[in-house]
Amino acid sequence: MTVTIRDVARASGVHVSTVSRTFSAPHMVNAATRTRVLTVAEELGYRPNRAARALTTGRTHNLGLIVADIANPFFPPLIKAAHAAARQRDYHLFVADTDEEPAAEEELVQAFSKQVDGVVLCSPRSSNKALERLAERVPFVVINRRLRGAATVLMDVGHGARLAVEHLAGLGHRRVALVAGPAGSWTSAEIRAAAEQVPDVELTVIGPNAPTERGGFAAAGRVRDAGVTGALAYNDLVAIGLIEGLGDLGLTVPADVSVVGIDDIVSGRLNRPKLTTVAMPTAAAGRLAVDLLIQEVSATTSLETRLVVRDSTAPPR
Amino acid sequence: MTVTIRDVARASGVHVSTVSRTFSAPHMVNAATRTRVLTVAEELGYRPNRAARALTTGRTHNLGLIVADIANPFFPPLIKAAHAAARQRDYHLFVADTDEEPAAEEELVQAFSKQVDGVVLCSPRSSNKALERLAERVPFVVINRRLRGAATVLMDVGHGARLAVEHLAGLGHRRVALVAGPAGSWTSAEIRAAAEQVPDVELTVIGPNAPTERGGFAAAGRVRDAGVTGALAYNDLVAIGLIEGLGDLGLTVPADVSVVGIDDIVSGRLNRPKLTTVAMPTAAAGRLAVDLLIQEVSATTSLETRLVVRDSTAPPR
DNA sequence: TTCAAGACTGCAAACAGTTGCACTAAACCT
DNA sequence: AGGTTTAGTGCAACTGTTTGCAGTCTTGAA
Repeated sequence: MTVTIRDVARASGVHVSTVSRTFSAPHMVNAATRTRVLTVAEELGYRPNRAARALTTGRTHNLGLIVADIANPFFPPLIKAAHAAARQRDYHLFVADTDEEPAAEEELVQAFSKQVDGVVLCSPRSSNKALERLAERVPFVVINRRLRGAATVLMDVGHGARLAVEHLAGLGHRRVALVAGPAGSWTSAEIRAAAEQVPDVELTVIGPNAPTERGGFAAAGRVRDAGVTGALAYNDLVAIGLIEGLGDLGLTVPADVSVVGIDDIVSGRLNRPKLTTVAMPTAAAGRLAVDLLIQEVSATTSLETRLVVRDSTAPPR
Repeated sequence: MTVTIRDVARASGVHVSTVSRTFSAPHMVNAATRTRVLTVAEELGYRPNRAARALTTGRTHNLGLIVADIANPFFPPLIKAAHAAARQRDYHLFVADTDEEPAAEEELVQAFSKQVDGVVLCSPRSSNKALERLAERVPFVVINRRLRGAATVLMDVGHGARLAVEHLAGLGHRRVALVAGPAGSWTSAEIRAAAEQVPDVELTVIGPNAPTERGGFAAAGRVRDAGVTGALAYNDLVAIGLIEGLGDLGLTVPADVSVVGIDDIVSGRLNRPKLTTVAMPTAAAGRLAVDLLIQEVSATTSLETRLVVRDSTAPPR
């Protein structure tokens, strides 16, 4: 039914090992033999069985990609870029979603472990200790988390957050709210640490919040009560929700309060007012992560972020 | 190094076949033996090797999911739902992106074929003939394409489109533009066929267009020139781009022209004006597709769509 | 002419599981 | 008590490929 290496061998009058070699080590086989085998294989419609190959070589040519929430618009560009990079080197990509559940990260890595050559873990929520334990099971690259012993791709969100707060300060804002992300998020901690270092700005931290529109919407009341004129949100979704929530409370953006987001997702650009935000190099991160994984290099990389000023920020009145 | 079934067998004093059975057919082994094997396996950290299992059984417990563009906001909810459904039955999901290239569909299916138990193909762009050829290689379910010989999940976008045009007609619009999608899209054809059947409305088809914001933006001029008061776009992205393009031409929505989208993506809800649109059951489709695949049932299903009226439509003036 | 070195190719043992068949011992039936 | 079923386990062949080793045949050099 399914045509194997043996069928090809028989049909082309050579031993299976020769057929095997024409596919996995072509230079070891005579040119004439090789083309004969190749044409026979083509005729028969032979495709190497990756599972069988994986069994002997131990390499599956598969990669795993684990994200918190596929439907969060931050991730799809990253997934897309990772997929493209993997495809280019003839790797396939498992994609998995933890639904923001820390425990699911461990479970998924376990489940993947025998089936992939490595996994990239995006914005993990598990503890460093848990991650280090996992790193023993399977090669690993982490995006947006600093972790010793594993390759790391960081987006320099701290720098972006600082730019954002400086931007607000430059406009004349002195009291700024930081609408934080979920607990356990390295990114959220990083943002906070950077934001706190901006001089002449009094920062009020509000959170943790769900990293969603809803989370931002729910935080609107506390932002108003904090008596601030500007806000930096954990991400664009939160910022958009916040703007809507503030609107419901009778405050308009940017007239009454300036809001800046982080991520630069499409919806932010489409939002009214258009969102001032920190652009994150998600595609670059995805691409880089799989490259690191495939080449088995263990490095720590930090990617640049930048501030995109649009219409949701203005001087306080 | 990696612990195998044989290690477990040795350590628990039984034959490998017994170990194998405690995992794949627990009822065939004595309760006492089973728990002993299980605890030993646990201690040793044994995990069944799926590749090896796949080799003998022919079932990989993997599924493939192929979409046109991961970054198109229409797909992530579908991917997420498909992933959840797969996970629930202990399947893993390969996700792949064709970048809107019909040829990539065939290539990816080929590449997946030995490694998955089936693939779900979303909104394919290939010809029916090409798809039927592929269906011989690997079990298949197609979303948003009618195809004999393969399980099919359709979203009844025709019905939705008709509702949309009827909604416009009900508001008093007599001349409506249909801003079509890409060539080869079943959905686009379906929308057109349904829209044309609404009485008392003169339809002008504009397209094909890229299924993106940019595509809608570029079509704005032709929509204006068509002298219509309403427009139905291939999807929300196109609708949003169209609204922006019309704005640049000095036309406001919905005052000068009413626009309705299709898909009900998040960005549409966040857009100003909030988009009137046809809600598509993407999550349900994703879930259903993998269920059909796993249960190997070959059925044709049609999922309901509905119209969501928001702020981008109004009576003509 | 002889020998060594290459270039190809075949052989067979892995890889980590599954599964039909055979066997033993206990339980059941009459 | 004798025969039959049944539960549980072992044996060994098999899945599709890779790969170290060994063998054959050329080729080139001395």
